[in-house]
Amino acid sequence: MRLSKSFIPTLKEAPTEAVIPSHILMIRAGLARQLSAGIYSWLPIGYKALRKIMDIIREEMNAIGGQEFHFPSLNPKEIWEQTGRVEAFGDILFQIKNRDYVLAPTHEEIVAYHAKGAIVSYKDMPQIWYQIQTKFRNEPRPRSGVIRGRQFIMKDAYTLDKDDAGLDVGYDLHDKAYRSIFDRCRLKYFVVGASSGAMGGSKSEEFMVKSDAGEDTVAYCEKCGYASNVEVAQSVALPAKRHAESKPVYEISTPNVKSINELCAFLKIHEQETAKSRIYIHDGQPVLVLMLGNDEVNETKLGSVIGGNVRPAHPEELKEITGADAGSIGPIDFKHRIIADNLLKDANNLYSGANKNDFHIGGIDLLRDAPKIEYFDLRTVKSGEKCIRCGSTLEVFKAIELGHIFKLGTKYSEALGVMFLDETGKEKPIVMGSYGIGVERIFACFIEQNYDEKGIVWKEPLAPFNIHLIGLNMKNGAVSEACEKIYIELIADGYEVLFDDRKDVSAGFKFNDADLLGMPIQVIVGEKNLKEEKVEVKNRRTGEKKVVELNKLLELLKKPF
RNA sequence: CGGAACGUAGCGCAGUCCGGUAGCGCACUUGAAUGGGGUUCAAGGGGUCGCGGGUUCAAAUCCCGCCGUUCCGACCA
Repeated sequence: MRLSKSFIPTLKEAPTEAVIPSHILMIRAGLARQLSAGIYSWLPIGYKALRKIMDIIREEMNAIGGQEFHFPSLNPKEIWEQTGRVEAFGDILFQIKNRDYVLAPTHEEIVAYHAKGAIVSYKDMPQIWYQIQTKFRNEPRPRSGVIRGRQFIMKDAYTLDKDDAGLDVGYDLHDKAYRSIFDRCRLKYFVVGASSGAMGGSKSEEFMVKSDAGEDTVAYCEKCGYASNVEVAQSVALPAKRHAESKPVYEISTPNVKSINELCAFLKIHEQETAKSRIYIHDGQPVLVLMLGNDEVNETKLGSVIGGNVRPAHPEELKEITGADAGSIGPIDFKHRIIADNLLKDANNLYSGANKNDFHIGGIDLLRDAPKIEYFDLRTVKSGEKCIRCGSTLEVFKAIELGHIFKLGTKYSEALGVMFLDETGKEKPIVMGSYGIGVERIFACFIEQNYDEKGIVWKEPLAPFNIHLIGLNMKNGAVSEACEKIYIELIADGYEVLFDDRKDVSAGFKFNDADLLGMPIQVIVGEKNLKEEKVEVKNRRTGEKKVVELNKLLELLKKPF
């Protein structure tokens, strides 16, 4: 492709709205432009790379027997009401104003709709149906460029099986296909066990990429590969002690001491000797959650332990329930349910709030002073703690969810009455699985992992072009002639070539554009080298340059350096 | 939805406090020079100052309302 005739609007400065590197570079390199919050237009070069990602996905999905569909984005609202998901999605679901349609945020309902009456026998299964298509979600806060948009491209796949054993097979096929897809896209990723959340179903795994722009937090063990969403992650941490002798309970004046850090500094004690209290409202009743030192309550764990509706108490409620404000609350004389983290089990000689502002209590023995206390794993794993699997050190970081695979089960087939007859002639609901990949997230994550101060650094096979051919001074007849010849030869040799044939652009400008766009190899044709029948070849990633004779160019390009 | 900031040319910004002819850099157009890392000189084009209302002789600037964008949080399959 000739740059002089292409729409590749590169920018020296990026709009201030772009904050993360992938977003800034996508815009600076002329790959995409924002239309509105969370809505992006893909420009030719960006779309070219995006298509390469989609091609890889197609190949891997076809390889496991997937059949490509194209379902409508515009869906009758009625079908969504039948599965209760108009309510479940709430404001996230886009609704059409002048007809009872919704814009599909995913396609379980539509797959089930088409399966109904068409997949009628166990002999019709298994089926793997997939599509690569635009999805719509009315995100309250789009952010990080294409990482969280209101409109985005998703590969979604669905398995239809006669039983759980069949679902297991389909799930494993997708697990393998996903690994191949992300491997081929040259991403550094990892797989975490996750909770299936509002999708329903039994088992789910997320494919994640480490990134500060991520919206999930993950605990990861480099050594053994243990990876888990912090919502459910566990670790080995030092428990509070039980000393041989319990001191009596005593009150301490602690003016203006609120946080655990302040308490430790004031009393010259260690965090391990303190217990932090948080008040939650559980189905209308107060619950005191006691944590060791500065440990954070993991609200997902709390929710699954006690069930029902749980929310943190409001500041006004704290005073009413405990008689004190946050920072002075403790388990002694607390009138309601108390649950504590396992690390505090049976500890003594602890310091905690006195339920009286500006006072704390020392000498707390949980066995003696809070006999009804219940213990659970309630803490949020922190970086540096030990892996529960291998004892090595855990790292906690932000991550972007690239893909998610679910064993759905029969939730949708039952809601929509999608039944088949099994070997014995018995009617059963079809067993479904659902498998998603954020196509644009692959794109953004790749850039997050492959850039430098000059710009993007593409790797095959995602690079929009294999070679960026630069004619330095195209007004020079020898240079332009040589370039034209090389351009034709490279194309004939099967390369995709972006040819900077602009006549009116200085050398430095072309170099910077080439580095910004980031094709893996640059072939640079300038007067000096050309006088000796030579051109320069530059590796974008390493910056390494080689000057070769014209007739050795194709040979050199065959072995990457 | 809670907190904060911003909105002036395609992009980055100044001007707003203290009302009085709308500016700068990059990009763009024309011409010339240059031609291996955003080169130089000259001459140009481009703006309902987010929208609506109000105050005023006069509003980018002051007041009110709305919209949009971004960040932090909440939310999130």
